[in-house]
Amino acid sequence: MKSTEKAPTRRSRAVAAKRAAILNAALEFFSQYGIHGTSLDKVAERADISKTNLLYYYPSKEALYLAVLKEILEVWLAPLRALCHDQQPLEAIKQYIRMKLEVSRDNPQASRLFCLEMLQGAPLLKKELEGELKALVDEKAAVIENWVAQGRLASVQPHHLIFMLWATTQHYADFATQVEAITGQTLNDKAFFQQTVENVSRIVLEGIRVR
Amino acid sequence: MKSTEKAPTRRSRAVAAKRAAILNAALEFFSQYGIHGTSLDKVAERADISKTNLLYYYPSKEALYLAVLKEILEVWLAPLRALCHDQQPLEAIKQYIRMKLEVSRDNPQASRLFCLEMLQGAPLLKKELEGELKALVDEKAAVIENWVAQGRLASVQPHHLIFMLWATTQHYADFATQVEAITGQTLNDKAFFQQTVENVSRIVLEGIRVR
DNA sequence: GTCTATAATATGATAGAC
DNA sequence: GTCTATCATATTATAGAC
Repeated sequence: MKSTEKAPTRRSRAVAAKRAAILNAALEFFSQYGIHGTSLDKVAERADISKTNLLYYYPSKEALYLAVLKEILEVWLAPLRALCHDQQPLEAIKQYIRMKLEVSRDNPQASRLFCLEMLQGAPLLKKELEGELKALVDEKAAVIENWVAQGRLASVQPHHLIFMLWATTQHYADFATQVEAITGQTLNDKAFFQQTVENVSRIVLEGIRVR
Repeated sequence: MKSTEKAPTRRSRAVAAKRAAILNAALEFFSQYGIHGTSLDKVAERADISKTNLLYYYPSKEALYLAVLKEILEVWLAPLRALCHDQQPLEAIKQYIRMKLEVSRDNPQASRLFCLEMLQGAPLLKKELEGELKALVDEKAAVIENWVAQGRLASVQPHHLIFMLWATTQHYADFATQVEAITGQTLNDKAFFQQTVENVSRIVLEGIRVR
């Protein structure tokens, strides 16, 4: 009886659910306290299993951390992947801002963990940064550069524009505490979310519109 | 013989130098690995004293961490403090961007530690955020609002503009690893620094210029 | 002020029964 | 797959001599 078949059995479904529960619990703690500030005890407790059992599914703390990182990288990249050369430039960027702010609202932990990893010099993501991410950014930078060359966008260096979009949209997740301390609101307030999309879009779009 | 006098003796100078060395070493580690990822052993070693001796100057790890935080908060806030109502709006903002990028270049660790603390929900800075920082931001937001009301700046909600400035300028410190992975450069490259100032300024200033 | 123990504890990981 | 020990280690902090 091979256990490598693809069809989900009752057991494999249960296993998958457990893995997901662990990853979820882990993200919660890692994204707030980092890998060092998080104990396997707490993660296990949140995932409602024993620590030993957790170590059965993920053989070490670092393995667990890495699994979480891999998972969130895709969430984080999705909005940029959606940026496409056959859109209207300003429309494309506006849509990007909205999508990324949605990530900041719906998945702030992913954003924060990514930020945490970056702050530490991305010891575990460096390869992905220099490989997959760089390739993606180069591709999208070329799209933007083309728009500029065609006179459909003001003259900007694509990288800096991309950084500004990343930074500004992430800020509402990573610095949510500060945003809330100052404005009294969060992206979960519908009006505040809308207001944020509009203000960010307006400044950036006016800033790169051709005139 | 009272030791409370203000005049710096040979001894008090030596003590001050030691405290500074400790704070420096601590910032280095805290800003990269966080409070949990940093051991007093390493800090002491970097400051070139024994761990016991370190604990003589700062009675606990948390006390040390707090001392470091307090110190960097001022560095971080300085550029915003400089923003003044009697400047030309666009000039003022341009100068702010340059100053903050200088902090990101010359003091990236301060920026990173601040970011780290924020990611964790600012457990130790919450009071300052809601008090001192909020007051400062409210004051500067009023300045910006006035410029808008006078028709000297396009219509923006000051808070969102301030967040964008913070986020964009910090990004080059906090995400330096990513910036370098993608562009191959850092703010220490003179040309790249200049390029960054210009690109960020151009987008933002065009974005909020009155027309 | 600085040092040498050393206490006290947290926590990652493994062994081995079931 | 899951559990009960248990090991091994790192690390904060203190006591007390000098």
